[in-house]
Amino acid sequence: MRLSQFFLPTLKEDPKEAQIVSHRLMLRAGMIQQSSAGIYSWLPLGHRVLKNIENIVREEQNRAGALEILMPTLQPADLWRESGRYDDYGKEMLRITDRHDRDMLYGPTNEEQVTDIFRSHVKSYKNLPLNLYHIQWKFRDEVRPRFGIMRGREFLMKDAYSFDLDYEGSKIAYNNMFVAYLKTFARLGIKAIPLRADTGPIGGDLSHEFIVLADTGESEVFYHKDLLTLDTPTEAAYSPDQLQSIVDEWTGYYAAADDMHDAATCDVAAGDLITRRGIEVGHIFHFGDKYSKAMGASVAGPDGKETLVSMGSYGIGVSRLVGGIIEASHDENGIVWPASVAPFDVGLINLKSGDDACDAACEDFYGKLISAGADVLYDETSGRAGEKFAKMDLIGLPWQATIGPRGVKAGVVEVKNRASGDKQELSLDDALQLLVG
RNA sequence: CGGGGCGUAGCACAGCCUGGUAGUGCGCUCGCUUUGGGAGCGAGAGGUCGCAAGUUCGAAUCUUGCCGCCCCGACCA
Repeated sequence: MRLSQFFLPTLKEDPKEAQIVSHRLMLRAGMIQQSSAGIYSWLPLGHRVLKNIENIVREEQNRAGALEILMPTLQPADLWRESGRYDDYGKEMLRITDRHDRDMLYGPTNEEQVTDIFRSHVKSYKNLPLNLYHIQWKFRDEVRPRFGIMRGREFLMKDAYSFDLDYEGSKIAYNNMFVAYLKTFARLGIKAIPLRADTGPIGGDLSHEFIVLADTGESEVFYHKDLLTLDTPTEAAYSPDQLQSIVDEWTGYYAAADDMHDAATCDVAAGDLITRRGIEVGHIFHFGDKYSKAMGASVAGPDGKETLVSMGSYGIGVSRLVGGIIEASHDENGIVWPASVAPFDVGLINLKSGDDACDAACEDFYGKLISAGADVLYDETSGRAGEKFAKMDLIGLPWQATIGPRGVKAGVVEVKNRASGDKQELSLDDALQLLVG
């Protein structure tokens, strides 16, 4: 992509409404534009990152055996009356009336909707286990939206729902998602740690939230220092026993958010207990038959008897992750994207646009990068070197390749790693090898 | 929902107290000079001063009402 053909409205100064770093950087890098409180448009650069994250989440859900569906944003109120949550959910739920005076709502979550789908079609234990997920926009009318995209009212969430015949089955489903989350966050380039969590209004008896460590996190977290040294599971699939042992390993160390932490009962030695702030980016629940009972979701068991299915739900805040990753990965010059979610792989800078030799060398190198499969943002504009470098640093692409007249003469390109700041001058071939090899 | 703050050009702000032709910096356009880490000079474009009433000869400025946004707290993926 040539910068001159891209839409990248960057800002040199911080918009005053943005107080935290991810919000500031997202606005400055031209990733988003606010529409109203807690509601944003995603501009091309931000949209690329959002979709990259979404795709990684999707791939790991698919690999874990969950099946993707897509449920609507608008739901009929009657479903929520069945579960009893239409009245319970309160003002956070955006209620809408259609032209026929039917009560509708913009979905804050989809337990009712998915349970309705399940009960309409699944009648036998032979169709279990089943895990359905979708990646869809949600709306929760927060009293106080803040922190840009991280605490918006409208947000993109992956939510999966598991259905099993009994508790033992749903425990496996829960562990399966737990492990899938560990893999997902590792691929996103972030260290997310699981915490025992309060089950809140969704209810249930087994719940963990996954939080990204960042100084600006909303809640304080306490954990054993060895938790961060655990290896992320890598196998494509695990047996139920293996899943259980991985979960046991990751939950074997103390880890709790401030609402669950009790200094009096915490038995971790002071030197081993780390206190930091964290951003919740995922939350998994086992809630048994709460919804299957209220909504009559049952199947015939092996013995022919009707059995209420045991359910769990598993959320990942996709749009929140964009902000969360920035909070965890930035420096004084801008964003530092993990390669897996970066909007482009390489930023190519033409230091002297208009110079025939320099233009030719850049065009040639650009073409080679593209044919090698790299996603490149090529700054071929006539801007000044300093501004070009500053802009590239701001948008945080993993690699920057720079070609100027001197480099053309010497037959080299300067390659900079955004994260480490290391620069090296390489021959075109070596640079290609490094960038796309 | 309690408390606080702010709405003036794309962005950051001054002007308001003490009413009198709407400004500065950055960004944008054009020209020239520049060009290896946020350039210089010159010339331009761009604003019903959040909205509405009121006071006044005259309102960005004073009064009242409304709307919007941000921050702290309580609440939450």
